[in-house]
Amino acid sequence: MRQRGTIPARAAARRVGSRIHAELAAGIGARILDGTYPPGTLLPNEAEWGRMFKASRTAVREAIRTLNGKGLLVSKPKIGSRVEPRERWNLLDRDVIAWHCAAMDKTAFLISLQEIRRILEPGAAFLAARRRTPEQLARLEEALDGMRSATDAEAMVAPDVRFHLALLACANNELLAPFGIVIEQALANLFAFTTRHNSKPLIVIPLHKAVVDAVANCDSQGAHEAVTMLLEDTDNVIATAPHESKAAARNL
Amino acid sequence: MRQRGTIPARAAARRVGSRIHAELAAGIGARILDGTYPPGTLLPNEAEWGRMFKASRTAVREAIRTLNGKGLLVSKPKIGSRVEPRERWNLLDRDVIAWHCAAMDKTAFLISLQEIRRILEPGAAFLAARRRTPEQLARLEEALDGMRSATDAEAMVAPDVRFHLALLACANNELLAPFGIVIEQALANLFAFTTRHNSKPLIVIPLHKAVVDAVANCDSQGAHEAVTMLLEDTDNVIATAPHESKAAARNL
DNA sequence: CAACGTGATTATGTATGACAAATAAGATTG
DNA sequence: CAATCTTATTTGTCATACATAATCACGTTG
Repeated sequence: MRQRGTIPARAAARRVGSRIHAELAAGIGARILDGTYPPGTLLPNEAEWGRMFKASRTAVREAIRTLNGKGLLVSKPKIGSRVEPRERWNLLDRDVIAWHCAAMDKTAFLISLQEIRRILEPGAAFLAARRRTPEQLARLEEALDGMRSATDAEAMVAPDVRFHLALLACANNELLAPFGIVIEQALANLFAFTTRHNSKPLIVIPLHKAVVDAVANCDSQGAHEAVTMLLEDTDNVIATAPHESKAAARNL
Repeated sequence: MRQRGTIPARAAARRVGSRIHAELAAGIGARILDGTYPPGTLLPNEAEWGRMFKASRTAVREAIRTLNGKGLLVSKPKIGSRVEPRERWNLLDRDVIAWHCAAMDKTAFLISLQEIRRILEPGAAFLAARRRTPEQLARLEEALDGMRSATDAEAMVAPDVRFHLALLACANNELLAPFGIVIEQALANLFAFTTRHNSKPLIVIPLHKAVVDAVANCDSQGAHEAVTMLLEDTDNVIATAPHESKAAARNL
Protein backbone atom coordinates (compact mmCIF):
# COMPACT_ATOMS: atom_id res chain seq x y z
CA MET A 1 0.00 0.00 0.00
CA ARG A 2 1.75 3.09 1.29
CA GLN A 3 5.26 3.14 -0.09
CA ARG A 4 6.24 6.53 1.25
CA GLY A 5 8.05 6.33 4.56
CA THR A 6 7.27 9.77 5.87
CA ILE A 7 3.61 9.00 6.23
CA PRO A 8 3.01 7.29 9.53
CA ALA A 9 1.32 3.96 9.06
CA ARG A 10 -2.25 4.86 9.85
CA ALA A 11 -4.59 2.28 11.21
CA ALA A 12 -6.29 2.56 7.86
CA ALA A 13 -8.33 -0.59 8.27
CA ARG A 14 -11.68 -0.23 6.51
CA ARG A 15 -10.57 3.05 4.97
CA VAL A 16 -10.09 1.21 1.68
CA GLY A 17 -13.01 2.63 -0.25
CA SER A 18 -13.29 6.32 -0.91
CA ARG A 19 -15.94 8.77 0.18
CA ILE A 20 -14.67 9.36 3.71
CA HIS A 21 -16.06 12.87 3.66
CA ALA A 22 -19.50 11.41 2.97
CA GLU A 23 -19.19 9.07 5.91
CA LEU A 24 -18.10 11.96 8.07
CA ALA A 25 -20.92 14.18 6.91
CA ALA A 26 -23.39 11.40 7.66
CA GLY A 27 -21.78 10.71 10.99
CA ILE A 28 -21.77 14.30 12.14
CA GLY A 29 -25.13 15.08 10.56
CA ALA A 30 -26.77 12.12 12.25
CA ARG A 31 -25.37 13.23 15.61
CA ILE A 32 -26.89 16.64 15.09
CA LEU A 33 -30.26 15.32 14.01
CA ASP A 34 -30.47 12.86 16.89
CA GLY A 35 -29.88 15.57 19.44
CA THR A 36 -26.38 14.61 20.52
CA TYR A 37 -25.41 18.15 19.56
CA PRO A 38 -28.53 20.27 20.00
CA PRO A 39 -28.91 23.70 18.37
CA GLY A 40 -26.55 26.26 19.82
CA THR A 41 -23.96 23.68 20.74
CA LEU A 42 -20.34 24.26 19.86
CA LEU A 43 -19.11 21.21 18.00
CA PRO A 44 -15.71 19.61 18.49
CA ASN A 45 -13.14 21.32 16.34
CA GLU A 46 -11.90 19.90 13.07
CA ALA A 47 -8.79 18.30 14.53
CA GLU A 48 -10.86 16.54 17.12
CA TRP A 49 -13.31 15.15 14.58
CA GLY A 50 -10.29 13.94 12.68
CA ARG A 51 -9.07 12.07 15.72
CA MET A 52 -12.52 10.64 16.44
CA PHE A 53 -13.01 9.32 12.93
CA LYS A 54 -9.33 8.70 12.22
CA ALA A 55 -9.50 10.92 9.19
CA SER A 56 -7.52 13.87 7.96
CA ARG A 57 -8.60 17.44 8.53
CA THR A 58 -9.16 17.71 4.79
CA ALA A 59 -11.87 15.07 4.90
CA VAL A 60 -13.40 16.59 8.01
CA ARG A 61 -13.51 20.01 6.43
CA GLU A 62 -15.22 18.71 3.31
CA ALA A 63 -17.82 17.02 5.46
CA ILE A 64 -18.40 20.22 7.39
CA ARG A 65 -18.72 22.10 4.13
CA THR A 66 -21.54 19.76 3.17
CA LEU A 67 -23.36 20.23 6.47
CA ASN A 68 -22.77 23.93 6.17
CA GLY A 69 -24.59 23.98 2.88
CA LYS A 70 -27.53 22.18 4.42
CA GLY A 71 -27.91 24.85 7.07
CA LEU A 72 -27.02 22.61 10.00
CA LEU A 73 -23.88 24.53 10.94
CA VAL A 74 -22.10 27.81 10.75
CA SER A 75 -18.36 27.96 11.14
CA LYS A 76 -16.27 30.92 12.19
CA PRO A 77 -12.56 31.25 12.89
CA LYS A 78 -11.57 30.98 16.53
CA ILE A 79 -15.19 30.10 17.35
CA GLY A 80 -15.64 26.75 15.72
CA SER A 81 -18.75 25.26 14.21
CA ARG A 82 -21.98 25.93 16.00
CA VAL A 83 -25.22 24.04 15.42
CA GLU A 84 -27.82 26.32 13.88
CA PRO A 85 -31.34 26.65 15.29
CA ARG A 86 -33.73 24.07 13.91
CA GLU A 87 -35.65 26.52 11.77
CA ARG A 88 -32.50 27.16 9.74
CA TRP A 89 -32.01 23.48 8.97
CA ASN A 90 -32.86 22.42 5.47
CA LEU A 91 -35.28 19.70 6.48
CA LEU A 92 -36.31 19.38 2.84
CA ASP A 93 -32.90 18.04 1.92
CA ARG A 94 -32.50 14.38 0.94
CA ASP A 95 -29.70 13.64 3.35
CA VAL A 96 -31.16 15.61 6.22
CA ILE A 97 -34.39 13.69 5.87
CA ALA A 98 -32.52 10.42 5.85
CA TRP A 99 -30.58 11.30 9.00
CA HIS A 100 -33.73 12.62 10.56
CA CYS A 101 -35.62 9.41 9.89
CA ALA A 102 -32.76 7.25 11.09
CA ALA A 103 -32.31 9.18 14.28
CA MET A 104 -35.71 9.71 15.75
CA ASP A 105 -39.01 8.01 16.05
CA LYS A 106 -40.42 8.16 12.57
CA THR A 107 -44.01 8.52 13.69
CA ALA A 108 -43.92 12.25 14.29
CA PHE A 109 -42.17 12.77 11.02
CA LEU A 110 -44.62 10.65 9.08
CA ILE A 111 -47.52 12.57 10.58
CA SER A 112 -45.95 15.85 9.51
CA LEU A 113 -45.32 14.46 6.08
CA GLN A 114 -48.84 13.17 5.68
CA GLU A 115 -50.16 16.58 6.67
CA ILE A 116 -48.11 18.22 3.96
CA ARG A 117 -49.23 15.64 1.44
CA ARG A 118 -52.87 16.34 2.23
CA ILE A 119 -52.25 19.99 1.52
CA LEU A 120 -49.98 19.71 -1.49
CA GLU A 121 -51.00 16.68 -3.48
CA PRO A 122 -54.65 17.54 -4.13
CA GLY A 123 -53.55 20.95 -5.31
CA ALA A 124 -50.87 19.36 -7.45
CA ALA A 125 -53.43 16.96 -8.91
CA PHE A 126 -55.67 19.89 -9.74
CA LEU A 127 -52.87 21.48 -11.75
CA ALA A 128 -51.85 18.14 -13.21
CA ALA A 129 -55.26 17.56 -14.77
CA ARG A 130 -54.89 20.84 -16.66
CA ARG A 131 -51.27 20.74 -17.64
CA ARG A 132 -50.10 17.18 -18.04
CA THR A 133 -48.52 16.34 -21.36
CA PRO A 134 -49.38 13.03 -23.01
CA GLU A 135 -45.92 11.73 -22.07
CA GLN A 136 -46.43 12.61 -18.43
CA LEU A 137 -49.83 10.96 -18.45
CA ALA A 138 -48.24 7.87 -19.95
CA ARG A 139 -45.71 7.74 -17.13
CA LEU A 140 -48.54 8.00 -14.62
CA GLU A 141 -50.37 5.11 -16.27
CA GLU A 142 -47.18 3.09 -16.44
CA ALA A 143 -46.79 3.48 -12.67
CA LEU A 144 -50.35 2.32 -12.13
CA ASP A 145 -49.70 -0.72 -14.28
CA GLY A 146 -46.66 -1.43 -12.20
CA MET A 147 -48.81 -1.40 -9.08
CA ARG A 148 -51.31 -3.73 -10.70
CA SER A 149 -48.70 -6.28 -11.67
CA ALA A 150 -47.15 -6.29 -8.21
CA THR A 151 -47.44 -9.77 -6.73
CA ASP A 152 -46.90 -8.84 -3.09
CA ALA A 153 -47.04 -5.74 -0.93
CA GLU A 154 -43.29 -5.34 -1.04
CA ALA A 155 -43.25 -5.10 -4.81
CA MET A 156 -45.93 -2.45 -4.81
CA VAL A 157 -43.88 0.15 -2.96
CA ALA A 158 -41.64 1.16 -5.83
CA PRO A 159 -44.38 1.77 -8.44
CA ASP A 160 -46.46 3.51 -5.77
CA VAL A 161 -43.64 5.98 -5.18
CA ARG A 162 -43.24 6.34 -8.94
CA PHE A 163 -46.95 7.09 -9.21
CA HIS A 164 -46.86 10.01 -6.80
CA LEU A 165 -43.70 11.40 -8.31
CA ALA A 166 -45.26 11.19 -11.74
CA LEU A 167 -48.31 12.99 -10.47
CA LEU A 168 -46.18 15.84 -9.13
CA ALA A 169 -44.36 16.00 -12.43
CA CYS A 170 -47.67 16.34 -14.26
CA ALA A 171 -48.29 19.63 -12.47
CA ASN A 172 -45.41 21.19 -14.38
CA ASN A 173 -44.39 23.44 -11.54
CA GLU A 174 -40.65 23.56 -11.08
CA LEU A 175 -41.00 24.04 -7.33
CA LEU A 176 -43.33 21.09 -6.97
CA ALA A 177 -40.95 18.63 -8.56
CA PRO A 178 -38.15 19.14 -6.01
CA PHE A 179 -40.64 18.59 -3.28
CA GLY A 180 -41.08 15.19 -4.84
CA ILE A 181 -37.60 14.30 -3.69
CA VAL A 182 -38.66 14.96 -0.12
CA ILE A 183 -41.65 12.74 -0.53
CA GLU A 184 -39.65 10.10 -2.33
CA GLN A 185 -37.26 9.69 0.58
CA ALA A 186 -40.00 9.48 3.15
CA LEU A 187 -42.69 7.66 1.20
CA ALA A 188 -40.52 4.66 0.63
CA ASN A 189 -40.68 4.13 4.38
CA LEU A 190 -44.28 5.17 4.75
CA PHE A 191 -45.46 2.84 2.01
CA ALA A 192 -43.39 -0.01 3.28
CA PHE A 193 -45.31 0.50 6.48
CA THR A 194 -48.78 1.05 5.10
CA THR A 195 -48.64 -1.84 2.67
CA ARG A 196 -47.58 -4.13 5.48
CA HIS A 197 -50.50 -3.06 7.61
CA ASN A 198 -53.18 -2.47 5.05
CA SER A 199 -55.66 -5.27 5.58
CA LYS A 200 -57.38 -4.65 2.25
CA PRO A 201 -54.62 -3.49 -0.09
CA LEU A 202 -56.71 -4.16 -3.17
CA ILE A 203 -58.69 -0.99 -2.68
CA VAL A 204 -55.68 1.20 -3.40
CA ILE A 205 -55.71 0.18 -7.05
CA PRO A 206 -59.13 1.66 -7.90
CA LEU A 207 -58.28 4.68 -5.76
CA HIS A 208 -55.20 5.28 -7.83
CA LYS A 209 -57.08 4.54 -11.03
CA ALA A 210 -59.60 7.26 -10.19
CA VAL A 211 -56.74 9.74 -10.06
CA VAL A 212 -55.42 8.63 -13.41
CA ASP A 213 -58.86 8.86 -14.99
CA ALA A 214 -59.45 12.37 -13.74
CA VAL A 215 -56.04 13.53 -14.89
CA ALA A 216 -56.56 11.85 -18.24
CA ASN A 217 -59.92 13.60 -18.65
CA CYS A 218 -58.48 16.98 -17.67
CA ASP A 219 -60.96 16.98 -14.79
CA SER A 220 -59.06 19.08 -12.31
CA GLN A 221 -61.73 19.11 -9.64
CA GLY A 222 -62.16 15.37 -9.95
CA ALA A 223 -58.43 14.85 -9.63
CA HIS A 224 -58.42 16.98 -6.52
CA GLU A 225 -61.11 14.85 -4.96
CA ALA A 226 -59.64 11.55 -6.05
CA VAL A 227 -56.29 12.34 -4.47
CA THR A 228 -58.02 13.51 -1.32
CA MET A 229 -59.77 10.17 -1.06
CA LEU A 230 -56.54 8.33 -1.73
CA LEU A 231 -54.81 10.16 1.10
CA GLU A 232 -57.75 9.58 3.39
CA ASP A 233 -57.32 5.86 2.90
CA THR A 234 -53.63 6.15 3.80
CA ASP A 235 -54.56 8.13 6.90
CA ASN A 236 -56.93 5.38 7.94
CA VAL A 237 -54.29 2.73 7.57
CA ILE A 238 -51.91 4.75 9.70
CA ALA A 239 -54.57 5.46 12.27
CA THR A 240 -55.63 1.84 12.65
CA ALA A 241 -52.09 0.60 13.31
CA PRO A 242 -50.15 3.46 14.86
CA HIS A 243 -48.63 1.48 17.70
CA GLU A 244 -46.41 -0.50 15.36
CA SER A 245 -44.80 2.46 13.66
CA LYS A 246 -42.12 2.76 16.29
CA ALA A 247 -41.01 -0.82 15.80
CA ALA A 248 -41.11 -0.34 12.06
CA ALA A 249 -38.95 2.72 12.38
CA ARG A 250 -36.20 0.74 14.03
CA ASN A 251 -35.94 -1.61 11.10
CA LEU A 252 -33.88 0.96 9.27
CA MET B 1 2.33 39.40 3.77
CA ARG B 2 3.68 36.00 2.83
CA GLN B 3 7.00 35.64 4.63
CA ARG B 4 7.70 32.10 3.56
CA GLY B 5 9.95 32.00 0.53
CA THR B 6 8.91 28.66 -0.82
CA ILE B 7 5.40 29.81 -1.55
CA PRO B 8 5.35 31.66 -4.86
CA ALA B 9 3.96 35.15 -4.47
CA ARG B 10 0.43 34.69 -5.66
CA ALA B 11 -1.46 37.54 -7.22
CA ALA B 12 -3.56 37.39 -4.09
CA ALA B 13 -5.27 40.73 -4.66
CA ARG B 14 -8.74 40.67 -3.11
CA ARG B 15 -8.01 37.30 -1.58
CA VAL B 16 -7.66 39.05 1.79
CA GLY B 17 -10.96 38.05 3.33
CA SER B 18 -11.85 34.42 3.78
CA ARG B 19 -14.72 32.44 2.36
CA ILE B 20 -13.20 31.74 -1.01
CA HIS B 21 -14.97 28.42 -1.14
CA ALA B 22 -18.27 30.24 -0.77
CA GLU B 23 -17.41 32.54 -3.67
CA LEU B 24 -16.45 29.53 -5.70
CA ALA B 25 -19.62 27.65 -4.83
CA ALA B 26 -21.67 30.68 -5.80
CA GLY B 27 -19.66 31.18 -8.96
CA ILE B 28 -19.96 27.60 -10.12
CA GLY B 29 -23.52 27.23 -8.86
CA ALA B 30 -24.65 30.33 -10.70
CA ARG B 31 -23.08 29.04 -13.91
CA ILE B 32 -25.04 25.83 -13.55
CA LEU B 33 -28.31 27.55 -12.77
CA ASP B 34 -27.98 29.99 -15.65
CA GLY B 35 -27.45 27.21 -18.15
CA THR B 36 -23.79 27.75 -18.89
CA TYR B 37 -23.32 24.14 -17.85
CA PRO B 38 -26.61 22.37 -18.60
CA PRO B 39 -27.51 19.03 -17.02
CA GLY B 40 -25.33 16.20 -18.25
CA THR B 41 -22.40 18.47 -18.91
CA LEU B 42 -18.97 17.47 -17.70
CA LEU B 43 -17.59 20.40 -15.73
CA PRO B 44 -14.00 21.58 -15.93
CA ASN B 45 -11.84 19.62 -13.54
CA GLU B 46 -10.78 20.92 -10.17
CA ALA B 47 -7.39 22.12 -11.30
CA GLU B 48 -8.99 24.11 -14.08
CA TRP B 49 -11.48 25.80 -11.75
CA GLY B 50 -8.52 26.64 -9.56
CA ARG B 51 -6.84 28.36 -12.48
CA MET B 52 -10.03 30.17 -13.49
CA PHE B 53 -10.67 31.55 -10.02
CA LYS B 54 -7.04 31.72 -8.96
CA ALA B 55 -7.72 29.54 -5.99
CA SER B 56 -6.21 26.38 -4.63
CA ARG B 57 -7.62 22.99 -5.35
CA THR B 58 -8.61 22.71 -1.71
CA ALA B 59 -10.92 25.69 -2.00
CA VAL B 60 -12.35 24.38 -5.25
CA ARG B 61 -13.01 21.01 -3.71
CA GLU B 62 -14.83 22.50 -0.74
CA ALA B 63 -17.00 24.47 -3.11
CA ILE B 64 -17.77 21.36 -5.11
CA ARG B 65 -18.60 19.54 -1.88
CA THR B 66 -21.21 22.20 -1.21
CA LEU B 67 -22.75 21.91 -4.66
CA ASN B 68 -22.62 18.16 -4.33
CA GLY B 69 -24.73 18.38 -1.20
CA LYS B 70 -27.29 20.48 -3.02
CA GLY B 71 -27.72 17.85 -5.68
CA LEU B 72 -26.31 19.94 -8.52
CA LEU B 73 -23.33 17.67 -9.18
CA VAL B 74 -21.95 14.21 -8.83
CA SER B 75 -18.23 13.62 -8.88
CA LYS B 76 -16.40 10.46 -9.75
CA PRO B 77 -12.69 9.71 -10.04
CA LYS B 78 -11.33 9.84 -13.54
CA ILE B 79 -14.70 11.09 -14.77
CA GLY B 80 -14.98 14.48 -13.20
CA SER B 81 -18.03 16.36 -11.96
CA ARG B 82 -21.15 16.02 -14.05
CA VAL B 83 -24.19 18.28 -13.75
CA GLU B 84 -27.16 16.32 -12.46
CA PRO B 85 -30.56 16.39 -14.21
CA ARG B 86 -32.74 19.25 -13.04
CA GLU B 87 -35.12 17.05 -11.09
CA ARG B 88 -32.26 16.08 -8.79
CA TRP B 89 -31.45 19.70 -7.96
CA ASN B 90 -32.47 20.85 -4.55
CA LEU B 91 -34.46 23.84 -5.78
CA LEU B 92 -35.79 24.32 -2.27
CA ASP B 93 -32.35 25.24 -0.99
CA ARG B 94 -31.63 28.82 0.03
CA ASP B 95 -28.54 29.22 -2.10
CA VAL B 96 -29.95 27.41 -5.10
CA ILE B 97 -32.96 29.71 -5.05
CA ALA B 98 -30.71 32.73 -4.85
CA TRP B 99 -28.61 31.61 -7.81
CA HIS B 100 -31.74 30.65 -9.67
CA CYS B 101 -33.29 34.08 -9.15
CA ALA B 102 -30.09 35.86 -10.06
CA ALA B 103 -29.60 33.86 -13.22
CA MET B 104 -32.89 33.74 -15.00
CA ASP B 105 -35.88 35.82 -15.61
CA LYS B 106 -37.65 35.92 -12.30
CA THR B 107 -41.14 35.98 -13.76
CA ALA B 108 -41.42 32.26 -14.35
CA PHE B 109 -40.06 31.55 -10.93
CA LEU B 110 -42.44 33.95 -9.22
CA ILE B 111 -45.38 32.37 -11.00
CA SER B 112 -44.31 28.94 -9.81
CA LEU B 113 -43.84 30.26 -6.31
CA GLN B 114 -47.21 31.95 -6.25
CA GLU B 115 -48.81 28.72 -7.37
CA ILE B 116 -47.24 26.87 -4.48
CA ARG B 117 -48.28 29.57 -2.07
CA ARG B 118 -51.90 29.27 -3.21
CA ILE B 119 -51.77 25.60 -2.44
CA LEU B 120 -49.77 25.64 0.76
CA GLU B 121 -50.60 28.78 2.65
CA PRO B 122 -54.37 28.34 2.95
CA GLY B 123 -53.78 24.85 4.22
CA ALA B 124 -51.15 26.12 6.61
CA ALA B 125 -53.55 28.81 7.85
CA PHE B 126 -56.16 26.14 8.43
CA LEU B 127 -53.78 24.26 10.69
CA ALA B 128 -52.51 27.47 12.25
CA ALA B 129 -55.97 28.44 13.49
CA ARG B 130 -56.16 25.16 15.38
CA ARG B 131 -52.66 24.86 16.70
CA ARG B 132 -51.11 28.27 17.20
CA THR B 133 -49.77 28.93 20.67
CA PRO B 134 -50.39 32.34 22.25
CA GLU B 135 -46.74 33.24 21.65
CA GLN B 136 -47.00 32.37 17.97
CA LEU B 137 -50.18 34.41 17.67
CA ALA B 138 -48.41 37.33 19.33
CA ARG B 139 -45.63 37.15 16.76
CA LEU B 140 -48.23 37.17 13.99
CA GLU B 141 -49.86 40.27 15.48
CA GLU B 142 -46.50 41.92 15.94
CA ALA B 143 -45.78 41.45 12.25
CA LEU B 144 -49.13 43.00 11.36
CA ASP B 145 -48.36 45.98 13.60
CA GLY B 146 -45.07 46.31 11.80
CA MET B 147 -46.91 46.50 8.49
CA ARG B 148 -49.27 49.13 9.88
CA SER B 149 -46.50 51.36 11.10
CA ALA B 150 -44.62 51.18 7.83
CA THR B 151 -44.39 54.65 6.30
CA ASP B 152 -43.63 53.65 2.72
CA ALA B 153 -43.93 50.57 0.55
CA GLU B 154 -40.27 49.76 1.01
CA ALA B 155 -40.60 49.54 4.79
CA MET B 156 -43.55 47.20 4.51
CA VAL B 157 -41.65 44.37 2.84
CA ALA B 158 -39.81 43.14 5.94
CA PRO B 159 -42.82 42.86 8.24
CA ASP B 160 -44.83 41.35 5.40
CA VAL B 161 -42.27 38.57 5.06
CA ARG B 162 -42.26 38.19 8.85
CA PHE B 163 -46.04 37.87 8.75
CA HIS B 164 -46.05 34.96 6.36
CA LEU B 165 -43.22 33.19 8.15
CA ALA B 166 -45.07 33.62 11.44
CA LEU B 167 -48.17 32.16 9.86
CA LEU B 168 -46.26 29.09 8.74
CA ALA B 169 -44.78 28.74 12.20
CA CYS B 170 -48.28 28.79 13.69
CA ALA B 171 -49.09 25.59 11.84
CA ASN B 172 -46.58 23.71 14.00
CA ASN B 173 -45.58 21.33 11.27
CA GLU B 174 -41.86 20.76 11.16
CA LEU B 175 -41.90 20.31 7.39
CA LEU B 176 -43.83 23.49 6.82
CA ALA B 177 -41.35 25.69 8.65
CA PRO B 178 -38.40 24.86 6.37
CA PHE B 179 -40.55 25.69 3.42
CA GLY B 180 -40.73 29.14 4.96
CA ILE B 181 -37.08 29.60 4.13
CA VAL B 182 -37.89 29.03 0.49
CA ILE B 183 -40.63 31.60 0.64
CA GLU B 184 -38.48 34.01 2.61
CA GLN B 185 -35.84 34.10 -0.07
CA ALA B 186 -38.29 34.60 -2.86
CA LEU B 187 -40.91 36.73 -1.19
CA ALA B 188 -38.49 39.50 -0.42
CA ASN B 189 -38.25 40.00 -4.17
CA LEU B 190 -41.90 39.37 -4.89
CA PHE B 191 -43.06 41.83 -2.26
CA ALA B 192 -40.56 44.44 -3.33
CA PHE B 193 -42.22 44.11 -6.70
CA THR B 194 -45.85 44.00 -5.67
CA THR B 195 -45.62 46.88 -3.22
CA ARG B 196 -44.06 49.01 -5.90
CA HIS B 197 -46.88 48.28 -8.29
CA ASN B 198 -49.83 48.01 -5.99
CA SER B 199 -51.92 51.09 -6.71
CA LYS B 200 -53.99 50.63 -3.55
CA PRO B 201 -51.60 49.19 -1.00
CA LEU B 202 -53.87 50.11 1.89
CA ILE B 203 -56.14 47.18 1.20
CA VAL B 204 -53.47 44.68 2.19
CA ILE B 205 -53.73 45.73 5.84
CA PRO B 206 -57.35 44.64 6.33
CA LEU B 207 -56.67 41.52 4.28
CA HIS B 208 -53.87 40.59 6.64
CA LYS B 209 -55.95 41.57 9.64
CA ALA B 210 -58.67 39.16 8.57
CA VAL B 211 -56.13 36.37 8.70
CA VAL B 212 -54.99 37.34 12.17
CA ASP B 213 -58.57 37.52 13.42
CA ALA B 214 -59.45 34.09 12.10
CA VAL B 215 -56.30 32.55 13.55
CA ALA B 216 -56.94 34.30 16.85
CA ASN B 217 -60.50 32.94 16.95
CA CYS B 218 -59.37 29.42 16.08
CA ASP B 219 -61.54 29.69 12.97
CA SER B 220 -59.68 27.37 10.68
CA GLN B 221 -62.08 27.60 7.76
CA GLY B 222 -62.10 31.38 8.06
CA ALA B 223 -58.31 31.46 8.09
CA HIS B 224 -58.25 29.32 4.98
CA GLU B 225 -60.55 31.74 3.18
CA ALA B 226 -58.82 34.86 4.43
CA VAL B 227 -55.44 33.68 3.15
CA THR B 228 -57.00 32.70 -0.15
CA MET B 229 -58.34 36.23 -0.56
CA LEU B 230 -54.98 37.68 0.40
CA LEU B 231 -53.22 35.65 -2.25
CA GLU B 232 -55.84 36.54 -4.80
CA ASP B 233 -55.02 40.18 -4.27
CA THR B 234 -51.35 39.47 -4.82
CA ASP B 235 -52.20 37.60 -7.99
CA ASN B 236 -54.16 40.58 -9.24
CA VAL B 237 -51.27 42.91 -8.61
CA ILE B 238 -48.94 40.65 -10.52
CA ALA B 239 -51.43 40.21 -13.34
CA THR B 240 -52.01 43.93 -13.82
CA ALA B 241 -48.33 44.76 -14.17
CA PRO B 242 -46.62 41.69 -15.55
CA HIS B 243 -44.66 43.47 -18.23
CA GLU B 244 -42.43 45.17 -15.69
CA SER B 245 -41.32 42.06 -13.93
CA LYS B 246 -38.54 41.38 -16.34
CA ALA B 247 -37.04 44.78 -15.80
CA ALA B 248 -37.45 44.41 -12.07
CA ALA B 249 -35.69 41.09 -12.23
CA ARG B 250 -32.63 42.66 -13.72
CA ASN B 251 -32.24 45.02 -10.78
CA LEU B 252 -30.61 42.26 -8.82
C1' DC C 1 -10.00 -10.53 -37.05
C1' DA C 2 -12.21 -10.27 -32.72
C1' DA C 3 -12.18 -10.73 -27.86
C1' DC C 4 -9.75 -9.96 -23.99
C1' DG C 5 -6.59 -8.53 -20.74
C1' DT C 6 -3.32 -4.95 -19.54
C1' DG C 7 -1.11 -0.97 -18.66
C1' DA C 8 -1.18 4.16 -19.33
C1' DT C 9 -3.79 8.07 -18.39
C1' DT C 10 -6.41 11.22 -15.84
C1' DA C 11 -9.60 12.69 -12.73
C1' DT C 12 -11.13 12.72 -7.96
C1' DG C 13 -10.10 11.27 -3.02
C1' DT C 14 -7.07 11.56 1.04
C1' DA C 15 -3.26 13.00 3.88
C1' DT C 16 0.08 16.31 5.75
C1' DG C 17 2.26 20.44 7.01
C1' DA C 18 2.56 25.27 6.95
C1' DC C 19 0.75 29.70 7.25
C1' DA C 20 -3.13 33.51 7.26
C1' DA C 21 -6.92 35.65 9.38
C1' DA C 22 -10.28 36.35 12.71
C1' DT C 23 -11.74 36.77 17.26
C1' DA C 24 -12.55 35.65 22.19
C1' DA C 25 -10.33 36.13 26.38
C1' DG C 26 -6.90 37.50 29.26
C1' DA C 27 -3.06 40.83 30.33
C1' DT C 28 -1.46 45.41 30.32
C1' DT C 29 -1.51 50.15 30.67
C1' DG C 30 -3.14 55.01 30.86
C1' DC D 1 -11.74 51.33 35.79
C1' DA D 2 -11.71 51.54 30.94
C1' DA D 3 -9.36 51.23 26.75
C1' DT D 4 -5.98 48.79 24.42
C1' DC D 5 -2.54 45.27 23.46
C1' DT D 6 -1.29 40.49 23.50
C1' DT D 7 -2.10 35.78 23.18
C1' DA D 8 -4.24 31.63 22.13
C1' DT D 9 -7.28 29.01 19.43
C1' DT D 10 -9.88 27.77 15.48
C1' DT D 11 -11.22 28.08 10.93
C1' DG D 12 -9.54 29.35 6.14
C1' DT D 13 -6.17 28.78 2.45
C1' DC D 14 -2.36 26.90 0.09
C1' DA D 15 1.04 23.49 -1.80
C1' DT D 16 2.45 18.91 -2.38
C1' DA D 17 2.41 14.09 -2.45
C1' DC D 18 0.24 9.99 -3.06
C1' DA D 19 -3.98 6.65 -3.44
C1' DT D 20 -7.74 5.06 -6.01
C1' DA D 21 -10.97 4.42 -9.58
C1' DA D 22 -12.34 4.22 -14.23
C1' DT D 23 -11.59 5.02 -19.01
C1' DC D 24 -9.05 4.32 -23.17
C1' DA D 25 -5.73 2.71 -26.19
C1' DC D 26 -2.83 -0.84 -27.13
C1' DG D 27 -1.11 -5.22 -27.83
C1' DT D 28 -1.63 -10.08 -27.12
C1' DT D 29 -3.89 -14.22 -28.08
C1' DG D 30 -7.42 -17.57 -29.49
